[in-house]
Amino acid sequence: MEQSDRLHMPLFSIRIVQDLTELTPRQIRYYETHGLVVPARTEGNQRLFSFADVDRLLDIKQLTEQGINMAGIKEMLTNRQEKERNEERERVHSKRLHEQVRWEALNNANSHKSSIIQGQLSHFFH
DNA sequence: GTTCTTACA
DNA sequence: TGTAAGAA
Repeated sequence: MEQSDRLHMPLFSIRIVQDLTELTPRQIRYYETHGLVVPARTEGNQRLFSFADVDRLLDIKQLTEQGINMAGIKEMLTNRQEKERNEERERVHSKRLHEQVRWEALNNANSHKSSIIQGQLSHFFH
């Protein structure tokens, strides 16, 4: 979404990334061909990695060391975007419920009927 | 001097 | 994944 972020600023040469991640340039390029990282390029076509790229490479390194292959890593990385979307949706939903509960509490202090249904209330007891 | 791509073991 | 060749 936002690109003007420090995390996404192209900064590091492949040599620096090698030092930062303990990965070989061969591995780093290999992961790029599989779309796991997409570093920017200089005018001379040299790769420039961002903090986000380095961070992702470190994640990939860990997953690889845990015996997970390309297919598995790809899946996790794409699922991560989906998971973050779902978490955001859940945050919004939960926030709306809380606001509704507060509203009901303020307006039904001496009333008999609440418009909150049990199915919604169950969200608070997960 | 460093990195890139492509190809081969 | 490592290494080599030839081009940026």
